[in-house]
Amino acid sequence: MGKSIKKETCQFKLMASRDALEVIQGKWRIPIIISLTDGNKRFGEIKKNIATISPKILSQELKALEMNKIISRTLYDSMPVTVEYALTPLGKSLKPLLEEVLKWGIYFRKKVIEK
Amino acid sequence: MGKSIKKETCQFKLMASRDALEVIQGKWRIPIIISLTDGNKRFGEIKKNIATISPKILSQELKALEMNKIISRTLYDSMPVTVEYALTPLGKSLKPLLEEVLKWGIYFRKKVIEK
DNA sequence: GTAATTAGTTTCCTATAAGTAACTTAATAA
DNA sequence: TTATTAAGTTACTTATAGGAAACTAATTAC
Repeated sequence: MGKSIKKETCQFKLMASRDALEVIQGKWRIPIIISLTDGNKRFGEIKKNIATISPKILSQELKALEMNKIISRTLYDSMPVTVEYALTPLGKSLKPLLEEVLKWGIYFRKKVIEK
Repeated sequence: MGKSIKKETCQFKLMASRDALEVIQGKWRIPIIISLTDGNKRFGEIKKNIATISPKILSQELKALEMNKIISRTLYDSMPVTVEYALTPLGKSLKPLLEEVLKWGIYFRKKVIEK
């Protein structure tokens, strides 16, 4: 097989995982996605939900997620403009990953408190 | 129930996920853990495996992972000292999460190429 | 004209992450 | 004596992330 990369190799795993990490990495992306898993939300609602995020960062991260087709942005021309963010099918496909993050977070905290 | 946080709430999910993210976040931690999932390794072996990581960063990230009890460090007093890194049980408990990262990375790449 | 609301943007600044290159320590072999 | 190997460390620098505060645009109500 020469230098071809098989699915089982450590190198293959490292490369594929890096592809995922580039999209979901950073302090805010997973929290934003989790917030939208809870239901479609407007800019202000996400901001209120995550509380410590600044509008600048929220705006910037929403753009990045939109570019990667993880979320969609819909503008409604209501009286003050309203914008709704929602997970795309690709964004929804992150659900099992998010659930593992959540599960491990709970497990880790339990283990840390045990000591 | 007042202000208590139930396991189902979005706020609870955000907090527990943040606990997990603090431990595994950054450019290098998940790659290092994946490398060790492949088997115990010495400093130089991890470095060779990940290739683009510098010894400074590798040393620093290994220390952080050790402090969080994700990996263990064993020193052997062989002729040039040898150090073996291994996943702890807590580190091994990350396996389902890592598998989801890998799976999603493969899926994402497939979707990106499709277009 | 003034205030309120939504969804941001802009400027400026600090903090953290990451990278490069050279160096260190200890032991042993040529 | 000099080189080699393993596992780092040190000093310096650059890049990226993140944060605070004030501002903007459009619309409507008072």
